[in-house]
Amino acid sequence: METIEQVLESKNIRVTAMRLLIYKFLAEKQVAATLSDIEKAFEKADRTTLYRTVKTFVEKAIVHQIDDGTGITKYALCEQDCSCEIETDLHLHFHCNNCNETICLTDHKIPKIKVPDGFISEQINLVVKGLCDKCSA
Amino acid sequence: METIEQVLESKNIRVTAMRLLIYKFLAEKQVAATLSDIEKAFEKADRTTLYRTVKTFVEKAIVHQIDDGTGITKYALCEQDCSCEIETDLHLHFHCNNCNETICLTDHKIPKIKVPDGFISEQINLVVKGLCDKCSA
DNA sequence: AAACCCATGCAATAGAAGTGCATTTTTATG
DNA sequence: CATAAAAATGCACTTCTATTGCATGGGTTT
Repeated sequence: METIEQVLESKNIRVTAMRLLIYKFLAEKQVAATLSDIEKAFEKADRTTLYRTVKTFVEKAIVHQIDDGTGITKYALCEQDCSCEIETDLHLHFHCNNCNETICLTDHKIPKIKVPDGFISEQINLVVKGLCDKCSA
Repeated sequence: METIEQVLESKNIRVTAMRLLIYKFLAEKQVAATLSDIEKAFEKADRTTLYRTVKTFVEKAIVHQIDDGTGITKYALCEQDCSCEIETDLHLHFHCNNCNETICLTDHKIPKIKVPDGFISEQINLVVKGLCDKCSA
């Protein structure tokens, strides 16, 4: 089991108190978080710091950025074996129209999509919207 | 061949000069347009009017709203036989990472996506990103 | 200890999206 | 045709997300 410090160091991210806290917050959350979620969780910290911390995490590929169609970017920790920095990685997310939460469906892979001649596919963003297990009951 | 007036009337949208112009603009454009694209094309008109016109078009299902992951909502005319108001309709769009344009791939359908037990799928948003035919050359 | 790098904090801004209200235009009705 | 009602347009303002410039401060290196 890797410690958070080791995860950060392995990606050349300096370990700071703030970064450990934000990492833990994302790790404990089962759903993708918005910046404003993170702000609410760390009211003492400055918004810019949170913004830049998350940005660093995204750039260093320990967090991936999710666009679920709400217009608000969400963030979630990458899986251990996540390859979201690789072009061919396939993201699949579920967005609940009721509770407005977004969940990574990591074990549901996306089928190969055909594109017309001359088009080159680099990434695929797939968001399924509907009711999550908690809201469909 | 249906006139624009007939299209609008068939959806219970009042025909106004502004609406005809915006419809024509979208019809001539081969790629999806942002509100700001439309603003640039109609600088004499007020932003609110453009905003509300597009909103009306979306509500009446003659335009569909595209979320291509740039964070900016784009709009494109529905096809004649477009069923985007129906829950099960499958949208597929291509976003070019180079020219930043978004294209509807209307004849490329989306395969059925499985979701875990308890989840109910209502809509699917699929955006393929990469290089379009013009930029890949 | 000094110099430096980088994280953090503060302030300000840009840009998209949305709302309330007044005014004008269009449609409906007598 | 006149007039009332309804809808469209225009203006001003607000909210929210995202982003940047600059100053400060803590930790690391030499």
